[in-house]
Amino acid sequence: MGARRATISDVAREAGVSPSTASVVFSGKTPVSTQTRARVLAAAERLGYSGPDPRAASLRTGRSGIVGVVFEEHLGDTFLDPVKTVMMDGLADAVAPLGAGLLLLRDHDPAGVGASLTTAPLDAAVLIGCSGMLRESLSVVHTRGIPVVVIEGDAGADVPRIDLDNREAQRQAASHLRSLGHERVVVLSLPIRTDWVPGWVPETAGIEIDVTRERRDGARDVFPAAPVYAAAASSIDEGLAAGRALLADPATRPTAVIAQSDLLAAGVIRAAEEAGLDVPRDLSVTGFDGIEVDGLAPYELTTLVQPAAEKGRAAGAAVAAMLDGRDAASIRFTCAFREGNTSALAPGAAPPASGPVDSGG
Amino acid sequence: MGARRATISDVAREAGVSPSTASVVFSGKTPVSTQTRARVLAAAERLGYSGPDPRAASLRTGRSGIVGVVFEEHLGDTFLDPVKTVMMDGLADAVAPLGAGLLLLRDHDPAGVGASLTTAPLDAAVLIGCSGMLRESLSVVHTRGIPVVVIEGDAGADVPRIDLDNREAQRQAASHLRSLGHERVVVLSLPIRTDWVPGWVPETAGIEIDVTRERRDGARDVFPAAPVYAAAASSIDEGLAAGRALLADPATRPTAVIAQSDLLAAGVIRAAEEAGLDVPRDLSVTGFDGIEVDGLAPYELTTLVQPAAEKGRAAGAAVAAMLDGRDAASIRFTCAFREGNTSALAPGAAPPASGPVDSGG
DNA sequence: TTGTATGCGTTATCAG
DNA sequence: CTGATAACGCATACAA
Repeated sequence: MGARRATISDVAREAGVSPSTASVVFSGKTPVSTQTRARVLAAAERLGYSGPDPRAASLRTGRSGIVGVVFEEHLGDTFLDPVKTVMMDGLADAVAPLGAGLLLLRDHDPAGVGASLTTAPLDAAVLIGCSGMLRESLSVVHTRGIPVVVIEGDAGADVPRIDLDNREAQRQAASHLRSLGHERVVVLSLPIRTDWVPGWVPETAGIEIDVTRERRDGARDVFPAAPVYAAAASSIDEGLAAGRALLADPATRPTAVIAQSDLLAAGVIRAAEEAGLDVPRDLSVTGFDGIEVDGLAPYELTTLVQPAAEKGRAAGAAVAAMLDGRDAASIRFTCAFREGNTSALAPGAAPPASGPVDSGG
Repeated sequence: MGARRATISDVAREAGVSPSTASVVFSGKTPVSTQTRARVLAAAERLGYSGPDPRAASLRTGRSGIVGVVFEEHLGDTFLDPVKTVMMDGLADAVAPLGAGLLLLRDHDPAGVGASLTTAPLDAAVLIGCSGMLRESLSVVHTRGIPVVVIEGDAGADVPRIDLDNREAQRQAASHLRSLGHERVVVLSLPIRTDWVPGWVPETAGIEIDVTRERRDGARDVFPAAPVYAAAASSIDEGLAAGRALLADPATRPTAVIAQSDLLAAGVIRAAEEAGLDVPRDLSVTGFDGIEVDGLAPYELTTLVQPAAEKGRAAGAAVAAMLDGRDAASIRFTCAFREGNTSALAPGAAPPASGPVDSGG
């Protein structure tokens, strides 16, 4: 093997054309005669040339074809969440036409080593739910002059933002429960801050995580006095543990649980089964997300279906727009209420006059 | 807003030093006097210079700090599998010290658009379980002269390979069951090829997917006549559906199911519960992977714990070695057998003489 | 349709 | 410790 890789100039020389002609053969930006193209391709073949060096090309064009996706947690934790997974899929779809790929970046880079917002050759960045380091990440990206989009976070007016109307959505589920006659309702929430230990949330406690707060507010719009129990994470096991705590005392047991995620809801259902309660006869449970919870059949959650893939695609579209010099608008998606078989008339309640579903607030 | 971003030369000029000195301040590759450093940093601050342009730097150094990870499926499908998720985490950890990040690449790029092995500025590539397009991907990477590592796949002798001794592992679980007196055993396998429809696998059918075949062979080493039922995917729901089929007829019902993944095993357990069978009294079930199956408590699967994170880290280490000019060896990991509470003495069998666990084969 | 010239922003090398 | 110089490999404006 030669000491050095062939460059486009080598190919051009071998083919007897100029470098620019050879370049054009590969980029296709300008018409080239069939003959010339064939000669160049043949020369490339002979020299084992596999196309323009992306590094050099990106310096020249100013585009690397890479969109950074910044997470605040470990990848494993992130992808455990089906919603994020689906969202990533949507995002990947949306940036593909751009000729771009997704670079996984961790917000909290332990040693300051590793690819980061500052050192990676990014065309754009997507920040996902980065509540904490958000400001820092933003300033980095801003001084680098890189277009940025935020999903589920607030980065100020000049940064396009893709999110959900969590409050309105959660309000719908709560209204649904109220119309079914429920009064003793508890909210099983996502963590209220990082490193949260599962337990009741005091009224005086501030809720640092936006999603958690917004959904709680939605529930409170309908049930102002509903207590909030926050889990440590969104998983069936966490939901199960919380459910046990919630259902432990028959005297104070709620007739409905508003869970802030489908996984938590699934856990509550398991806890109810354990406690010998029938869902939805003895206990109604609502979820949030609208994912397929593997293994939950035959239950079909009453839940809010969030357009996860759409969110990803919207973020991709926003990136595309900004890269194109246009500016991108923020988008707030709404969730679709879906009634499953995990919610029913409150025990002892009279049927509502106007049917079980009432999404008025 | 200047018309143009500041470059390192601008900073150098502003600071009254040479470009090379300014460069060194940022790279830290050579000692610089405290004074000079301060002047340069101050100048950078004034000009809003956020550090060297990664594109230009990568052209010069030949390193982009990007490791491509090639999947054969949609991201969503990939990350649904907890094992892959954990593996990615290990991989991310291992490449971070390299100053590198992970670029998600899809093997099967529909339109030929999108970042790809050919067009992305990669330092190295990791191919994951790419059975189909493997050869093609390899040749691309090879002519580009990019170091490559394969996880769960065979890319020939000169490509480092990280995988599992699936056959030996599965043999252990099978031996365990045999020592418990099981004789009517069925293998619930992963798909035998892409687009597989769930069902019994005829003896004449070729098993295209290596992992599936190797695990089946391990089971067959102990139970040569065990029939194989292949699911369409690795999930609880698929396991449930398969379990129903497997347990439908009391006359031919197996006393043990060797599932090729923990998720499938969890599904079989649900199917058993549905059928009024007690696990492990009436039916033993073994899994494969050793993940935490969310919501499976109080069951703890008897399973093979595979070192998923280690696999990722090993791949990262191999990449690091190759980037360093050393060559990387292939590694075959072994699984640890873990006895949970989902396997027990076969109905009507006498206790074994030598204790329940026997890994001889 | 093809060729010529130029610079993208950096960093390695080497001399001072 | 600092500075001058020379690539790195390519894509574009422009001329032919």
